[in-house]
Amino acid sequence: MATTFPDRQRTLGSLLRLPYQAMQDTVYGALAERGFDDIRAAHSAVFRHIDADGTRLTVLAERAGMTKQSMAYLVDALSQAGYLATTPDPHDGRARRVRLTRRGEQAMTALLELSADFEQRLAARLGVARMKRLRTLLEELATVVEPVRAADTP
Amino acid sequence: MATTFPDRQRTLGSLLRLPYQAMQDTVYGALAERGFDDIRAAHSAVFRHIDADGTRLTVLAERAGMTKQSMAYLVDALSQAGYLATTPDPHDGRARRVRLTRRGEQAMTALLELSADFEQRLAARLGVARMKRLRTLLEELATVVEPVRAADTP
DNA sequence: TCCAGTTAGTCAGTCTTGCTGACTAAATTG
DNA sequence: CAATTTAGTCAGCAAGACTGACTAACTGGA
Repeated sequence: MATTFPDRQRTLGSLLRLPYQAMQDTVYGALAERGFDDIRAAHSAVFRHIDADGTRLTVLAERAGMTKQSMAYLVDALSQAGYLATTPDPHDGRARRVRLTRRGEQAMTALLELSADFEQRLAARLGVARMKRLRTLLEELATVVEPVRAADTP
Repeated sequence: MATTFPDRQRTLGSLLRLPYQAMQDTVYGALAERGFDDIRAAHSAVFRHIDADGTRLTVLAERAGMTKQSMAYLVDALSQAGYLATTPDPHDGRARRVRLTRRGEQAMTALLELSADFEQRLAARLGVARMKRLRTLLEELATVVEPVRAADTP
C-alpha cells in the first residue's frame, strides 16, 4: 500500500502548476498542429514582451527576466524560422530593434486565440462566474506577489 | 514609446505563471539558506511523489509524468547528496525501492514549511478569506483540467 | 516447466534552455 | 577627449528533459 505522508496537502505551488502545465502543453501542442511547429514554450518570452513597433534585445531580456545572451538565443531561433526580423536602431548604432514579421504576427494571434480557447473550455466546465472570480483573484494575487517576494530578504 | 499590442490582455497562463515562479524562487532560495543548497526545484518531482515507505523508480517516473531515465537522474543526484537511499525490492529482483533518509525527511519538512510560509505571507496581503477562495477555486480548477486536456484531441 | 513476452532499470547520446565570463564597438559623460 | 557605461556577440558550461538500445528479472500460457 502506498503509505502517503499524512499531512501532505496540496501546496499552493502544485495548485498553480497543474493548470499551468496543462495549458502550456495544450496550447503549444495545438499551435504546432496549426503549422507553427517550430515555436516552443520558451519562445513565448519573446512574444509576451515584444512591442508592436519593435523592441531592443536588451529590453526584451530585461522584461523577461533573463540574460541578454539567453534572449539572443531565442530571438535568433525565431528569426531563422521567419517570425522575427531585426533592423538596426536608427538612434543607436550598437542596438538592433527586433520586430515581428507578418508570420510572427500570425503566430502571436494564434497563440492568443488558443490561450483564450483553453480558458473558455475550462470556464465551460468550471462555470463562467467561477472562472471570472478566479481570474480576478489571480490578478489581485499578482499585485501582491512582488512585495512578498521582495520582503523575502529584508 | 512602447506601442503595446492593443488587445493584449493577460492570458490565464501568465496569471498562473507569475505567482508560481515567484513561489518557486522564494521557496527554493530559502531552502538553500537553511542548508539544503543542493536541492533544486526539479527535485521536487521526487519529494512530491515519494511515499513514506518508499516507492519504485518507475512509479515515481509515472507519477511525475516523466521518463524513468529522467527520474533516475534526479534520484541519483538526491541519493548522492544523502537525501535518498535505495534498497532492493524484496518482492522483485529487478526493482529498487527509493526511500527518504532522515535528512531527506528534514528537507521535505522544510519544503512544506516554506511553502506554507509563502502562502501565508501572500494571504496576509491578499486577505485570508480571498486566499481561501482562491485555493478553493484552484482545487476545483484542478478537477476540471484533465477532462479539457483529454478533449483536446478528440 | 519452459519459453515468449513484459517490465524495471541502466547506458549512451542528444536537445533545449538557461547561465557565466570575456570580448568589441558604440554611445555618453565629466 | 578620455573614461566609463551600454548593446550585443562569442565561447563554453550545466541542468533537466528526451530517445533508443540494452540487460536482467519476472510472468503467463502452451
